[in-house]
Amino acid sequence: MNIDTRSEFVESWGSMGVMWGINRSMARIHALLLATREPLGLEEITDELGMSRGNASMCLKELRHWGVVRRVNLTGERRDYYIAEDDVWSMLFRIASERKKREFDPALSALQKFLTSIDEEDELIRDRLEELEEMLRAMDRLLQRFLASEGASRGMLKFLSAQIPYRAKKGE
Amino acid sequence: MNIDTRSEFVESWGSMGVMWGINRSMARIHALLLATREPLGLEEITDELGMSRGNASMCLKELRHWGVVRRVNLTGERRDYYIAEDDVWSMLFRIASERKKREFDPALSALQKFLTSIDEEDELIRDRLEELEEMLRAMDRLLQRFLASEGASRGMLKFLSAQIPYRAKKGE
DNA sequence: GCGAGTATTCAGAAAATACTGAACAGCCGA
DNA sequence: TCGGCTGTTCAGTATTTTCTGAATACTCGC
Repeated sequence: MNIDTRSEFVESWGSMGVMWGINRSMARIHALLLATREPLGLEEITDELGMSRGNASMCLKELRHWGVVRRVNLTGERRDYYIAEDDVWSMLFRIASERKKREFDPALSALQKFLTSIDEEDELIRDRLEELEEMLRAMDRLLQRFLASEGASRGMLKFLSAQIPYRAKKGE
Repeated sequence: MNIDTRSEFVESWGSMGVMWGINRSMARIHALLLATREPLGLEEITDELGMSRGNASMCLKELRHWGVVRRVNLTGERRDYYIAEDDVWSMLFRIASERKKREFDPALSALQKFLTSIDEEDELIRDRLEELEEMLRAMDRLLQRFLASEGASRGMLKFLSAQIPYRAKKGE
C-alpha cells in the first residue's frame, strides 16, 4: 500500500466532507479508518493526522454517533481501538436527511406560506415563485423517497447510472 | 402581500443558502429581489436587510456573476437598480457544478488512485473501498448528466417527481 | 485506596469566515 | 473644474467555527 496515495485520499476525503456538512477532522479520521485494516488507537490517529487528543476523541464520538465507526477492545489491551464500519453510505444518508430537515424543509414551507400571501395582481412574482416552488417540491419528493430507504436507493443509483451511456469527461 | 411572510421567506432562504454553499447575505439579497416586483436600489436593500453598503455591493456583484441578478437603469435615475432573473435554477446548477468540480471530483480520483495501490492480500479494505468507488462513480455519472443540461434536468425532475405516488410526511 | 495508563470534557486559543465603514473612484451637471 | 451623489474596494473588526491542552474522570491491577 502506497502511503502517499493513502494520505492523498485522506486529505481529499477531508475536503469533501465539507460538502456533506461534516468537518475536516472528522472526515479525515473516517477516511484513515476506512483505509486501514487494523484497528487504530487514539494515539496512532493523532500521530498520523497531527491533531490533538481532545479533537480526535470528540470526532470519534461523533463518528460513532453517526454509526460509521465502531469502538473495539483488543484482548489484553487496555486502550480503545477504532475501526470503520463497512457501510459508508449510512453516514451520507443520515447526514443528508438531517440537513434536509434543518435547511431545506423550512425554506420550502416558508416559500409556500409566502405564496399564499401574494397579492392577486402580482403575476410576475407569483409566476416565478410558483415555478420555484414546483421544482423544490419535486426535489422534496425525490429526496423523501431516496432517503427513506438506503438499500433501495443504492440499487436505484446503480441502476440509473447503468442507464446512462458512457460519456467522457473533459480532459479524458 | 404580507410583509412578515416575506421576511420569513427571505430569512429561511438565507439559511438554506448555506446548503448550496452561498453565504447568508447573498442568499437573503437574492430572496428579497425574488420576492419584489420593483427594481431595488442599494440603499433600499441595505435598509430592508440591515447590512452595510459594502457587503451588499459585493454580494450583488457575485449574484450578477452567477447570472441570477441583473442591474437595470431606471430612466432619469442615476442610481443602479437590481432585479432578480426569473431563472432561479441556473444559480443552483452553476453552484452545484462548481462544487462538484472542486470537492467531489478530486475525492473520487484520489480514491481511485489509492485503490490501485492497495496490496493484493488486503481484501477487506479493497472490497469496501471498491463498493464506495462504485457508488461515487454512479453518482458522478448522474450528476454529470444532470448538470449538463439545465432544461432537460428540470423536465426530468418534474417527471420523476410525478412518478412517485403521494406520500404524506410525518405530521401532515 | 492508590497509582498508572487512558479517555473525555470544555474553557479558552486559533483559524476561518463574514461584515463593516471609511477611503477612494467614477460620473454628471453646474 | 468643482461638488455632490453613488458604487466599489479592502484593511480592519466581529462573529462563527474548529482545535488545543490541561483538568478531570474512569478503569484496572496491586
